[in-house]
Amino acid sequence: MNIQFKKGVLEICVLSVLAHKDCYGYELVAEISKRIDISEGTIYPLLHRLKDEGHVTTYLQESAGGPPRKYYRLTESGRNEEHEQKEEWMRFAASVNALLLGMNHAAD
Amino acid sequence: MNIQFKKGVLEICVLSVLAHKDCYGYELVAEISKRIDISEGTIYPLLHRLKDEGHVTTYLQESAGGPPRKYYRLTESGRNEEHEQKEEWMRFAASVNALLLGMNHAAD
DNA sequence: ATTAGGTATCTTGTGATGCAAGATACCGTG
DNA sequence: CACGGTATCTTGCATCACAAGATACCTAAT
Repeated sequence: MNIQFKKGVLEICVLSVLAHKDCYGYELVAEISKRIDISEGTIYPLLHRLKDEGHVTTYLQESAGGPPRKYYRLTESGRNEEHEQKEEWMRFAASVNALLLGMNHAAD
Repeated sequence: MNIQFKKGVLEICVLSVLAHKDCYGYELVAEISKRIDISEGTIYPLLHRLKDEGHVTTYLQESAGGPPRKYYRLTESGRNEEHEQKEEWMRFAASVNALLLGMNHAAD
C-alpha cells in the first residue's frame, strides 16, 4: 500500500481507536493493522508525540507473560483533537473524491 | 488544511484531472486548488517526475499574454496509473473510514 | 543455569514529498 | 523602460512512516 497515503492519517487512526478503549502500543499496532498496514517503529514515536502534546496520559499494567504494558488513555484535549481531526479527514476525503470523480466544476 | 494528508494524494489528483483534459502546470494548480490547497513548488517537480516515469508527455503552446504554456497529456501508461491509483485511494479511504467509525471488529 | 523464543518498548538513519521563497522569462501598458 | 501579471523551474527545509536493531521481561526446553 502506498506509504504516502498514510502520512498524517495514522495519528487520527490512533486517536480514534483510543476513543473506544485504552490500549498499549503493541495492541494498537495489531488493532490498526486489521485495516491498514503499520509498523511498531511508527507507533511509538507517534504515541510519545501525543503524550508530549497532552493528548494522552499513560499508566503501566503488568502482563501475564512479558514486560509490563504501557496503556494510553485519551485526555480531554485528546478527545477534542480526535473530533477535529476526524472532521478534517472527512472533509479532505470528500474533496479528493470530488476531484477524482470530476465534480470539480459545479456541484457542491 | 493538514499538509500531511496530501502526501501521495496530489499525484492521483493530477493524474485524474489530466484524464479529463490536457492542462499546463499553472492551470492544474488552479484546478486542484478549487478543492485542495496546493502550491506551484509542489506541482512542477511532480509533473517532471510523471514525465520521467513516462506517465505524461508534453507539448508547448503559445499564450496570449505571457510565456508559452507547457501542456501535459496522459500516456497510456499514465491512464493505467490513474486507474490503479484511484482504486488504491478508494480502498485506502474506505479502510480509514472503517477505522474511524469503529467498524474494525466484524463488518466488512 | 543457560539458551531460545515470544511479548513489548524504544531509538536511529533513510527516503518520500509538500511547501515557502525566490530566480527566470515573456508580454502588454503606462 | 519599469511594472505587474502570467508561467515555469529550483533550492533548502520540515514532516513523518519505515526497516532494522537494541533493550528487557518472562516461560520453557536443554
